[in-house]
Amino acid sequence: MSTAADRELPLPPPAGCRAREILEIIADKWSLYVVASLGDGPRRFNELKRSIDGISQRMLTVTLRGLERNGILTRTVLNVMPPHVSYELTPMGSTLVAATAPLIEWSTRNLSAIDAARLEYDARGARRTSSRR
Amino acid sequence: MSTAADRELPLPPPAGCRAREILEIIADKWSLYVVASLGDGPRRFNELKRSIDGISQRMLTVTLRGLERNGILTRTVLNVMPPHVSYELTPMGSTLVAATAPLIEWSTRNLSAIDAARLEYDARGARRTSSRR
DNA sequence: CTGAATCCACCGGGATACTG
DNA sequence: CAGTATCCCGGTGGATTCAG
Repeated sequence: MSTAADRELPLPPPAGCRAREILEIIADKWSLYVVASLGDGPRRFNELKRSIDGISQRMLTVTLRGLERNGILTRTVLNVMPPHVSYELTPMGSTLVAATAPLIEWSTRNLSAIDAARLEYDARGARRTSSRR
Repeated sequence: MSTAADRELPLPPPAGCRAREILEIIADKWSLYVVASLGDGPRRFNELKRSIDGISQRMLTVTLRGLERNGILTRTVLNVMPPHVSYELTPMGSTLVAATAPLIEWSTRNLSAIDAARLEYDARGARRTSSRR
């Protein structure tokens, strides 16, 4: 029966639980690029598309809609011919960019270390892990 | 037709944009939880499983392997019966936790604003965007 | 120019069962 | 206790086409 499992944790999803939910705002494949690109200033649809290598029209649209819905950016339609649409970070969007900065910096600073770790891990065939007795 | 010949584009992103690649380390569904949980200290497999609500054995294993491969944590096997396996953050893993802190804080600070933005967006049926002429 | 719509391939990830 | 092995479903996202 209850061996030593009295360590029940009644709050597995801690206060930071919704942090995941928020992470999902930028954890998809393209949001980070879009947000980063808008960090330089307002952009139009095709400007964004050109600035983000490999993104499809569909995914750019989907990504922009999601970010707009979450209040990260605004969409402004210029009623002219041909139509222009300008995307711009909201104040909250700007603070998000700032909040991601440490992570970006961490990544650039640890790129080589991560590559090395991967090489080593793959080299040893994942067979060998440190063991003690 | 002849789709077999078009084997290309492993990763076309620009030079400095490996940030995405790094984000993928924690952008999956569970890594953040695992890393956060280990931030409190070393944990064993089932301890982690219990502390992370809803995670399956499979996904915990997969997530741990990925983080280990990337040098974020170490896996230590205690050769005893029954077997014990301890997971612990590497120094690099600890710095990662620190780098994610601003994002976590941002999320908690903007939760309500995001909810409000979503409600408003959904309320207006996404029909109305600001337009100028 | 800026999208919406459709079709579809891929794989992340859940449930379950088995192993050392 | 700490995994591995299968099966399988749904979401993500690419390519393409149509529309305002």
